[in-house]
Amino acid sequence: MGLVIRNVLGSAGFRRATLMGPVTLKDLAEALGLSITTVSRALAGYNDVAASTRQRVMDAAAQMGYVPDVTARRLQKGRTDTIGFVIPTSGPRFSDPYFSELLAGIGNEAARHNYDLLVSTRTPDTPEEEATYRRLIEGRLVDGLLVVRTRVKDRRLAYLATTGLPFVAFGRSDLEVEFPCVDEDGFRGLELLGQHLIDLGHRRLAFIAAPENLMFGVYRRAGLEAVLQRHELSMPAEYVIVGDLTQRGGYTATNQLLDLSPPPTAVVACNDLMALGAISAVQKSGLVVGRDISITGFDDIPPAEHAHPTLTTMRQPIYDIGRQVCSMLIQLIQGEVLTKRHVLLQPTLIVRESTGPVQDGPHVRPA
Amino acid sequence: MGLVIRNVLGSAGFRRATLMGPVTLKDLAEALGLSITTVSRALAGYNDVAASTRQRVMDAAAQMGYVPDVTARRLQKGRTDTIGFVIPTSGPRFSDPYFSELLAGIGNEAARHNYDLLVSTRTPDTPEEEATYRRLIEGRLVDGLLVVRTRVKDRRLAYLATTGLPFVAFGRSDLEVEFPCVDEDGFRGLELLGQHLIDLGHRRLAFIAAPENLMFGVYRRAGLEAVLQRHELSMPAEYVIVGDLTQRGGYTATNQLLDLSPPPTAVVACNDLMALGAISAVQKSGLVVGRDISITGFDDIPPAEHAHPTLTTMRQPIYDIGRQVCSMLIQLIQGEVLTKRHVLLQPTLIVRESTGPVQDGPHVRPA
DNA sequence: CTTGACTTCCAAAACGGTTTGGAGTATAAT
DNA sequence: ATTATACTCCAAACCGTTTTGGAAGTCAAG
Repeated sequence: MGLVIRNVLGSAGFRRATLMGPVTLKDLAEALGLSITTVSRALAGYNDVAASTRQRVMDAAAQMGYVPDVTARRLQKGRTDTIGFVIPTSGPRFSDPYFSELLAGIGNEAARHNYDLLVSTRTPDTPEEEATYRRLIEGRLVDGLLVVRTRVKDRRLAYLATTGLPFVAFGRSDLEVEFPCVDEDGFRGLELLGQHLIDLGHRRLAFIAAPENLMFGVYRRAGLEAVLQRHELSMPAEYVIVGDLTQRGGYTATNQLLDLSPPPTAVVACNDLMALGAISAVQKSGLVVGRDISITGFDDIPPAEHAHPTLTTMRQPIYDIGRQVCSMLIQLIQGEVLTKRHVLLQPTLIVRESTGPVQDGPHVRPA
Repeated sequence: MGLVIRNVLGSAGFRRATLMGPVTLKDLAEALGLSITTVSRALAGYNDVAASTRQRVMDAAAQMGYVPDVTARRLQKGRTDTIGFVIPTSGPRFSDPYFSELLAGIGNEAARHNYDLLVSTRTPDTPEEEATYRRLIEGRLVDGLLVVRTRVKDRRLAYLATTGLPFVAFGRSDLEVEFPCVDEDGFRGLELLGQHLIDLGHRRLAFIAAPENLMFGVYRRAGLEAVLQRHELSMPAEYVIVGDLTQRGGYTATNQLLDLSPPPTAVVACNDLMALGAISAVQKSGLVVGRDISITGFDDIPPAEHAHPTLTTMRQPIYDIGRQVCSMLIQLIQGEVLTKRHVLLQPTLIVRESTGPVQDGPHVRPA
């Protein structure tokens, strides 16, 4: 980190960034007896400046510690080399590992292409969120936007579509707008999970759903219902509880489910966090997860494999999705044509300890 | 989100942001027959423009959808109204809930003051990390920086101190530089945890340390050793294992500890994530956490109270620390004098199920 | 000696705002 | 009628770059 404060004094006649403020092209030009144009072009590597001059310029720039002013460059170039990302989050106790990983994927990919990342955290569907999007776009703060966790009749997408600004979404939409997106096949994922449980003999499946305005929740629920129907099973209304995607939410929802009679033999949670909460609730009640009752999640966040018991879930490569979404956006921004505008990833079933054969079900028929 | 695409055509003679690009002050001025100066000053609310004119200008601005170009404004004003934040993260499987919460706190506070947040994710102590800091600062991309998870002989802090740019750190430093910071009293925290375990009769405490270059790890370890020494206890070298702060790291470290003879009766993990991993390891070995062996963490991240058993830990208001650190930085940027440049927060002991009286210890003496 | 082709450099015009320092006009005070 | 005082408005400079469209100078070919 350049701890050596090299050249505080500089060579005679050469100023460095100090109290006088940062060194500008003008300073360099004056020190060298050249024009601003030439200095600029020398540093940019144009071939209409003599090799010897270029060398002089580069030496002086290093000497004086010249670093171009990014803002000025942006104004002139008409682009910001910045990507916007508004994280949907409500309240203080926000801690979905899901977003940490997504952010890491996005951030690293952005850095790889020399893009900056402008991040905001906003509560979904609030005036503040809307204002943030408007500001990022209309204030020309970003060259493109990443939209995550798409919603039913998503106003963000509808708005973005009218602006013409490049954007890529993580998640599909029910709107009549076409846009590039990456999504996991949640329908298929819950078919697989449901089938897995049915194979284990489960017939009374309960579902802890996502808030109903989230697209991914719609797909996942539909997938579960499809596979149940295929086996001529169905979930009574009281077996379906809408959760808030947090661990606490899964915990309280599961408590409700356990109070039913008969209680379900398997609880399908819409995401891992709620599944982890469900595990706690079951254990608190004295039952053994994986034997007395089976639990499944979705996402395969890191805690899933360290839970006790470990969690059966669908793996979704969140980090890579972050990278991919970001990569697609940058391609769009740079005017390239995407080879695939709509990517649907297949999640894979990870069977662990939280699911097991049904114990007391009427139709025990091991897989 | 203004779904109504109002005025695509606009009123006669008024252009809106469309294919022609965004509306500028110049466009407004021409449409109104005024000078750019007057339009600018009208919108800025100066009192040297007639009320009627101001109204005309504001109407037209709304009509034509004028939004100022933030970049241009920044260049002129010489500030970016942006805060930088480099998140230390290594690799794909990064998911510390700690950072999600911190980010939420920072982001919300920044938004409250109309600051943008420029976020990068970089592996600590790498050339990339250094380059990122240099770029943010020397490229004048941010008005101030937030530094988190301070390190021993932290090069970031040493560098920042030479730049004169406002910054606030979450964590103290061993360097001879003074800077504003917020930190939790990790020393005191581990004294309390250690005392709690000693009170429960534990004598063989093991410690899963943080990487040795992290300042918070130094304080926490020293705190534990201090309380042990006060009771004329000590930890043999094999009872101290350096972990990587992840759940997996806590898991493997605990496996090593359990293989020792005699094994420890209590495992003190440097953070919650490792403590959760420790719980898994103990359970995997067939022992019961809280009875056969006690485990403690630090941070009180949300999963801590949903683990099974729930985790005894030190609570640290991470979200609020994020807010506070951000708030202090903004005060600094705006030239205000901080009432308190060094904030040391007292964490509180949260006793839950993962700790209990020692079973087979030689000196059983319940609290 | 011209002419054309290169090479090397630069003045000036963007980019889209804000700010400075008047200028012009009406109104009020002398 | 003259001077002072507001009140409105604006041209031009500025922020720090990049880019455009030459302008000199050199050199070899004709």
